[in-house]
Order: sequence, then structure tokens, then C-alpha cells
Amino acid sequence: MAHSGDLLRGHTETIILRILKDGDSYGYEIAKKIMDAGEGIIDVKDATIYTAFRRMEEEGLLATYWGDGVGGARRRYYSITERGRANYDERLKEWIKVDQILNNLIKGEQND
Amino acid sequence: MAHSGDLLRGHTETIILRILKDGDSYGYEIAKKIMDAGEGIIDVKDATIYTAFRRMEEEGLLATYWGDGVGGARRRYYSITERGRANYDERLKEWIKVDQILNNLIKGEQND
DNA sequence: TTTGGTATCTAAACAGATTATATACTAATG
DNA sequence: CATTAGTATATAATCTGTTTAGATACCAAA
Repeated sequence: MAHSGDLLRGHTETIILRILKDGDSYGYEIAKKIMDAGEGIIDVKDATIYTAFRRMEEEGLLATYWGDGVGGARRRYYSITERGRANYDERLKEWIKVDQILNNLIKGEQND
Repeated sequence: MAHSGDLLRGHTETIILRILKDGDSYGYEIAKKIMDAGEGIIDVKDATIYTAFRRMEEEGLLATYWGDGVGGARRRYYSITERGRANYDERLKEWIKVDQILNNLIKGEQND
């Protein structure tokens, strides 16, 4: 059977960029935010977030720094770069189109 | 970079079921229908359709038969089964929820 | 006869997501 | 004080739907 994560596939990076637009964050927190919004239907594994971070950092979409580990486990923070913001804008535009197409295809509405 | 097909991933089978609800069809035709609806943003390769057919037939979602090859290349037709119809209904319900969640996550609207 | 469209099929490669596992710090429980 | 649970990061190996590439085959038009 398909991964449950196939529903999110291709959008993980877009969602991470969207969250980081609100301010710097770190893997564990982002994973929890997605899980909370997922309402039990969508869930992400933390490994998915961390591997996405690696890709996105290489592409220059994110910058990273270590938080000052005062109490608790160390955190690696990520911030969105200028390129990341531009990339998000593109992805958002694409999603709006893709969403319309997918709705037409899945629900079967035709607009001639 | 991500496959362009990652946008469709996880929904291919749902779309095939949706199309077959309108009547029996075959791989080449289904691929063209998705391509036409895809507006250049979404595209499927025929191999994706054919491998999906195999999976879906094994799951009992589809039944298949050869068309009478009067002129032109032979066609293998597929029809949706009862199980396939029930499966589509489930997938449609899931999609409606997933679509909402994805829109919230990607666009960043929160509903407290 | 060669090109292009129609039509199906499969092995191998691709890549994002998952699984499994390791590490490490802190707070609360017993 | 030992144990458990929560927080937090990381990576190798595996999984699986999709893509790539190649094969086969029929027909019509140039």
C-alpha cells in the first residue's frame, strides 16, 4: 500500500517554508505543528523534516544556527532566506493551480 | 529536485477510479485525459498508468478485458468493480479533508 | 518507406518518505 | 538513585509510486 506520507509528498518543503515565514523554528517544533494541523490524517515523521532541511539548506532556501542550549536538548534553528521566500511564492502559485486541477480530476467536475 | 509527478503521487489511483466511473476506458485514453486536464502543470507518464492498473487489479478495484482489435492497435479495457466504487468513495472523502489541511498548511491560514 | 500517432508492457533507476536505531539532556516518578 | 517520559537531532537502510528507457506492433499519411 501507499505511504500515508504520499499525501504530503512534494509539499513538505513548501510547508516548512511557510512555517519559517512566521519566524525561525527547529525540526521538532515544525514536525509537531504539521502533526497538529494534520488532524490525524496527515502525519510527518521527524526524519522527513530533517532530510528536507538538508536538501533545502543545500539549495540555499534555509540558513541554520545552533540555539544556545540553556536547559533541555540542543536545538538547531532554521531561518528562511531571500531565495527561500521567493521559492515559497512560486510554490504557492503552483499549489493553487495544482489544487484546482486535482479537485477537477478527483471530483470529476469539468469546466468547458 | 522533486519529480513533477510528486504532485500527483498518491492520487493517481483515485483519478483512474474517477474516470472509470464514467465508463470503461484504457490506459492511453486515461493518460491523455489526465494530461489534458493537467494544463501543462501536471503530467503523467503512461508507465505510471500501467503500473497503477496492475496494483489496482490485484486489489480487486478493477476488472480488465481486451477490446476487439478491429483496426488500430489493440486496447486493454478496464472497468471499475464494486470494490473499486467503494474505494473511490473513501478516497474522495479523504481527499476533501486532506485538501483542507494542505490548504491551511501551505497558505498558512489558521482556524482556532 | 518513412514518419507519426495509437497502444501496451516491463526492467531499472530515481527520490522523497518511512523505519529503525543511536545519541543526549532534563524533569518527574517511585 | 534508577527509571521513565518528553524533548531534540541525526543517519543508514528500506520502501514504493513515478520516471526513464527501451521493446513491440498496428495503421494512415506523406
